[in-house]
Amino acid sequence: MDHQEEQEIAPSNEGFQFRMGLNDNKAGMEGLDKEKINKIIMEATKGSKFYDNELKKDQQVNQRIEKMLQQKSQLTISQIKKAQVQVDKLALELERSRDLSRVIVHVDMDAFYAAVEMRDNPELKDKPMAVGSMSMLSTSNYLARRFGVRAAMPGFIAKRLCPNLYIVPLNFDKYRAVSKEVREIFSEYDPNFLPLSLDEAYLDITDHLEERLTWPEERRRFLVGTGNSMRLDVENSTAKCEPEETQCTSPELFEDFPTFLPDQCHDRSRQDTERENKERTQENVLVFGTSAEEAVREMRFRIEQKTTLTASAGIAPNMMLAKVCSDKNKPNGQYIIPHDRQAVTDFIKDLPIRKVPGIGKVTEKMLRALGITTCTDLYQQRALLSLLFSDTSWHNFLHISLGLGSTRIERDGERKSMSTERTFSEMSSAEEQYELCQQLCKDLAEDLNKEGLKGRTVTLKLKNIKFEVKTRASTVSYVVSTEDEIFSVAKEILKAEIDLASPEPLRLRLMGVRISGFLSENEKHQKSITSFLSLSKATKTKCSEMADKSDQATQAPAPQRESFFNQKRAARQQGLEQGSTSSEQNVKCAPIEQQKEITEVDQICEEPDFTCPICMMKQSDWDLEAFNKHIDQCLSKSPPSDNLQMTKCEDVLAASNDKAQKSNEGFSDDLRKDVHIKNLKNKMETVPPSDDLDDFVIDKNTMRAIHNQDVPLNPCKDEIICKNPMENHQLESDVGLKTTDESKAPSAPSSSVCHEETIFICPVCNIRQDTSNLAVFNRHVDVCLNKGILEELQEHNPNQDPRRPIKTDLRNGTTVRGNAGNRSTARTKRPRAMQQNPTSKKPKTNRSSLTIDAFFK
DNA sequence: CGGATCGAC
DNA sequence: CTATGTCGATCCG
Repeated sequence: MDHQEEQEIAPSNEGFQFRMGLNDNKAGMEGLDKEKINKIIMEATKGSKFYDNELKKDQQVNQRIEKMLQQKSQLTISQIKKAQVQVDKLALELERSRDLSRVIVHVDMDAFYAAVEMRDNPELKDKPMAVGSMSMLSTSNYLARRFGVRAAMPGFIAKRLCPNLYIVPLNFDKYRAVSKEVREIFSEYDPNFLPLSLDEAYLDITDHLEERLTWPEERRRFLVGTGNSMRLDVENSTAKCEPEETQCTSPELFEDFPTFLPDQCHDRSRQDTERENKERTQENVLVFGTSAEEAVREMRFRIEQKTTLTASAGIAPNMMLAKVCSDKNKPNGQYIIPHDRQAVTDFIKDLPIRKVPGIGKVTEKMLRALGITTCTDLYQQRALLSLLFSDTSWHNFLHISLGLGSTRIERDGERKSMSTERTFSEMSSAEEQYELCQQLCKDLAEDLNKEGLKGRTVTLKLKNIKFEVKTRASTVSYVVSTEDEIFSVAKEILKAEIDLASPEPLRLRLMGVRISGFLSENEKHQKSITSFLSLSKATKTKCSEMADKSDQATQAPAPQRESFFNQKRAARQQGLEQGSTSSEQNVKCAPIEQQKEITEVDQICEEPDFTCPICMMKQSDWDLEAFNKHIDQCLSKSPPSDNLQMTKCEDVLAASNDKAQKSNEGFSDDLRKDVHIKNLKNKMETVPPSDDLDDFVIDKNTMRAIHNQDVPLNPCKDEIICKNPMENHQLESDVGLKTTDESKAPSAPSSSVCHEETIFICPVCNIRQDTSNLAVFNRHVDVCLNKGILEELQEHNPNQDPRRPIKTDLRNGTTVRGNAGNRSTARTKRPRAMQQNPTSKKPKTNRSSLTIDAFFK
């Protein structure tokens, strides 16, 4: 996939693994065979620092594998048997809630950047070419791929493989423009489509298909060959498009791969439907059917007509499968998995795990060490995997092996970090390094500003000339966003690193600055909601309690509820006996909230207080900014005090440096006498690589575009929530509160704030329990669980209606489809979370079944 | 929290 | 000579 994969050093010294893509299927074509390619690459690579580092990384992976195998060897049969029961229990649950009702499409432009460049420069059409630079390629055309020239390969190596290779520099504006055109088409099939990058998107066309059934044929009829394929609506059915041009304006991207024209429209067809379809074409009119395949074919046709570029697509009941499918008939093809359980399992059966998104080079290798290469293997070893991997990992594996994935397309939540980094030729002068650091901070500040973000954690990333990467972070008690603010933190980290290395200089090839720990708008929003709830609830509540609640609910400014950091900070504040008993941190500790919208809780608890927690000085004329600056200075000047340890940058650094010294000796111990000072700009190519088959680049603007999609964020977007008290059950067990005495049963924590009724659905028998008493319910679950794991497994009928509704959406009382199979859907949500924040955004990915699993354990 | 690592594009 | 950049997630300490 990525470069690393291709250059992976095999454990047994067999040299680079190499994926050939389409190289090997065209006998007699120009190109190189696998062995030659590998040989050339090896020659170009061996002995380089990069190669050494790859070897090292590879060995680390091997060690991990060894450790894992040793762990495996110590497992007993009974352990595995037990695990088997538990895993199958979950599998059963997942199977039961499999949702086949959605039609998800993954669309992927073929060799996007290269295709665009070829389109715009016909001279390139029949030549091997790549987009990128001498140091890094983003993508290559299919001709170049025959020579082993792939995305994420340095240009100079590509040149060795293919001396005639044309390398075209990136032209993002162009790609963006084309991307926009394509997205316009996407939006007609799913206005909520999810762009992944400039050339790739997920669509849920379920609704479109339903509507499409009612469409008259005219709406599915298209003219071939107008530069802009137009729908043959009544008014323009007499459209004056020149038949001449219709001669496939498609680029000859793939000589032997036909473009989408009536006469050659056989999709190299692994699927018959591809073939039959085009009898409907008469002259230069195409009519598409109403099926999913036809709709997608139509979409691809329109893309090609509009942009002269081809796309590939996958159609399946969930995102994971759709993505795998889109790769199957690439380029310029499509593949469908019908919404049929059997079809899914057939497809999954021999699927190599590496094809699955989320399974990368390392995971593949680890699993291979266990003899797992296909999804069938993955399923068979599920018990073992549950014992060797983390919960999240093996849950993921289980989903994959069952062919499950997200059935709902969601936009990502808010961004969690932002960064910028730069690669350059060796730099060892501290002065230059500070300068660069400042520049990075400046760039980052600009980006932050564009999105109005401010964060509390600054991370410095350094890569030395041996390719060793080191990151050092520092979290401060206030938010930073300007160049100066970021730099003041970053430079301290850099200083520490330079001091640590001295008298040797740092010999860097890359530096990056990242900021995270954002305090963002949504959060403010959440805050006001929760404070509203709290207030409406109990004005009599003591301030401190409310502050606590508010803190939990907003998850901010300190994301971890009970984190070490928070505790320290709370302690510190108490020690400072500032103002009231409130430990509300938002005001005291992070007065940084520059927005006026201080929450109501805040306001009630205390007024903004600009007393410096370090020197205790107070200035009436301080504004927030001045105040923050002051604290910053204070922190970097004042001697450490017990109370302040955790916020002191130096201390943090000292601690991390200790670690660094032990674990990272190699980083800076290289002794050099001569110091090269080079031009920073030298080789500061910023050429993101791309997938071997797909272009991958996401520039920052795109990322932002994705995050700021025009589509409004629906605060409740995927809350298919089962307010299932099983969660409570789980929580109690965790903290040992479980009680058999009903009277002692803790009332649901949500009772105070959440206005919704709690419905108890047993996770085992799936039957709603007619009680509102948690303890009663818990007893039922226990009984249910004990009486029948095996029994239930036997009863399990895999052919049951997968659409059987099993969850109840409590908020509106409607029944929703079971969705446990949806990896990113919170199938069970802690009531606490609900109560905290009814509109809270669900974490981007699935913690989904964590509780269930813990439950079963 | 901090740091390293993985995976994706 | 010459091997990316950005982001999210997770794991471990």
